[in-house]
Amino acid sequence: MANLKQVAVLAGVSTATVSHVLNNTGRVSPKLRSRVLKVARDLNYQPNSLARSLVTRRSQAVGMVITDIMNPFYGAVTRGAEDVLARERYTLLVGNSDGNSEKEEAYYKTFLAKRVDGLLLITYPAEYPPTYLSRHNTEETPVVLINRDYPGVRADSVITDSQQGSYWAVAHLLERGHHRIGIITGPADHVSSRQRLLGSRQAFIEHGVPVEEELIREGRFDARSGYEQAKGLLSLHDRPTALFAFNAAMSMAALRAIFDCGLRCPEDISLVSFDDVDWFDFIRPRVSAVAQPAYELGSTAANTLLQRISGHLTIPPHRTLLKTELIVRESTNWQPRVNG
Amino acid sequence: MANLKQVAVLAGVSTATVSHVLNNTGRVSPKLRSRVLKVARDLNYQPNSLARSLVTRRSQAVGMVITDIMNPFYGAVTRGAEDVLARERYTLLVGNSDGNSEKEEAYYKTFLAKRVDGLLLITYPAEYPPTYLSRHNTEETPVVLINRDYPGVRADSVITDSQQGSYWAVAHLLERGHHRIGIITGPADHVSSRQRLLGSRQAFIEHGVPVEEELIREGRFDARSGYEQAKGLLSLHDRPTALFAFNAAMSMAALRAIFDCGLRCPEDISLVSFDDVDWFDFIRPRVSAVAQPAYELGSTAANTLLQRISGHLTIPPHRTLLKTELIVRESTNWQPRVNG
DNA sequence: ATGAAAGCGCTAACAG
DNA sequence: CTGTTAGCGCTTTCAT
Repeated sequence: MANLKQVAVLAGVSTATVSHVLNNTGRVSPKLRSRVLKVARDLNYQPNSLARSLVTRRSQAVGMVITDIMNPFYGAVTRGAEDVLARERYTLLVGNSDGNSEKEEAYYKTFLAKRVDGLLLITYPAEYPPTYLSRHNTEETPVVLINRDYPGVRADSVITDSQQGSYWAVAHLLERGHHRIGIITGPADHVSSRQRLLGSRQAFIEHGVPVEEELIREGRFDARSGYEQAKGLLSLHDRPTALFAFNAAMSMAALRAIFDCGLRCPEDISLVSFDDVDWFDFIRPRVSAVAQPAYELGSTAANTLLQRISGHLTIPPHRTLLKTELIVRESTNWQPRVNG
Repeated sequence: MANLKQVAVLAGVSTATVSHVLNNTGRVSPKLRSRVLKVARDLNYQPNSLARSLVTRRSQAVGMVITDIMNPFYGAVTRGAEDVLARERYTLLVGNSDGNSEKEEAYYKTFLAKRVDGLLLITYPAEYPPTYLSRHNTEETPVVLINRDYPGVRADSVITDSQQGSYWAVAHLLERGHHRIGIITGPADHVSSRQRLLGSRQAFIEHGVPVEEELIREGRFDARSGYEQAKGLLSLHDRPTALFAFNAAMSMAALRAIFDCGLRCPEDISLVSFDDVDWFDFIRPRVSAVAQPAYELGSTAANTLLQRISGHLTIPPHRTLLKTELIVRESTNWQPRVNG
């Protein structure tokens, strides 16, 4: 691949001149300018950004690690980030950690080694921050956390208000007359899962309805666990009249479990999902869901990062909380008054 | 951020020595070795891969551009590629073109500028190759095309046998007694869409059933167009008894259209989808689908690329065809014999 | 307006 | 076994 020097000799100028015309910096006579440009085109010259970054100490790239590339939710977050970054001529490099802390750290290291200008991180959702993060120097390369927030880590964060979303979901059910509500949570050490449970409990409390612990089941955010826990709940002697599952995959599985038990939705059992997906609007019944502002999560995070990179943001790290939206469709109905 | 030279002076050795211990190359005495390692750790030294790649001329990274990061299908392809690449210590950088040829070319350029060792491309699905590709020097940085293949472009390709998949889907319907089969295709200039139509036609021909052109409708691979075309088909005076849509989103929409017309599936209308998604197994009815080997598409492509990169593969570019699988679930049933 | 030259952080001969 | 040295391709003072 041709390099700048070759362009320079062929154009009969110095490398400095070539560099200037290529970067539109410095004043170069139109004559030389066009000559250089022509040679560059003829040689199909492509600048080597490694060399450039080495000297400028900026890569015009930001690294992002997501936990599941097969999940449209993270896809939307990525799109949000990508769109704002592209506008500022930054390249977004995405790494998929697959919810595995080693892969996550590997990407973190790779990105740092490539000297990205900033990092967008969706870390392994444990209670404590990953060790590499605690060690990380935010001043040097800024980090913004998405849907995560760790006290002690000096990074900005933008997170969706899971607690409020769950509150609304449960409140919605409660207000429609349900009080035996089965809840399928995520893993207990998962921060968002805990937030969602908190919000749910709060709704019960504020509505003066006792929460029945036996109706709270821990899932693993996958279809299988969702199915099993839903089955367990539905086979209870005094079964719940509504189900609230903490993500889309488990909600989908719960719906299947409802059908498989010979029950109808929403006539016999209501269902609401935390997390909305396109096709919830296309199935029967259309399922009610708490929608996270996925795209905004990404775009807001990217904007914050850009500001940190440019140094325009000098205030201490802060957290941006984004609101969820409860979309009531067909899977939740009024709890019919029981006879006697 | 600390650099190699600083490690060298602090450890009281030359940069060459540090380089050797860090890369486990060359023979360094255990004594110096541990001294260097200690200093590196103390300084939290992170090698600068830009500098390294500049001299070694290899980046240990491959760039991949996908057309839709919100689509789980591409997610699976990416996972496949990532897994084999990671095994060989390559980093996969993914760029999302959003089905936009300009973004696609921008990523192509960025990846080249970053001197990736190879490229995995899912290009804009037009009939002709993008111009940057025709100009590209495959010897210099190898390319493997995924689900694309352009005569004239010297690149390996791995594609799913769409034609065979569609053939089976239609044959399945035909064998269950359907002969009025509505087909919702993708855009006519989309290569895979054309392949799928070809396979469908072939099935009709081989089964001696005339294909009725009015039952072939062009969709745009999105839910909206799928819904509209399905509605159109279902409101036909002599309506089809089965529908075959060329991707998951349109199939989902078609199912909704069936319901909205007051029809039942599969009792009144059968449905098969090209492309399978997780939740097809969770809805009512579970929908029959042609599954593409998404993960294998990615892993095979990555393997081929790796061989090209290492120079082990010296034969001319070749195409690998991957088989699809027809998964018969509940949405397709036997066409009841009509009275009279 | 243009060029010479230093150097970004690292690797790889080549010496010793 | 260890160090010296010459770049990799580019930007950027500083002269001219």
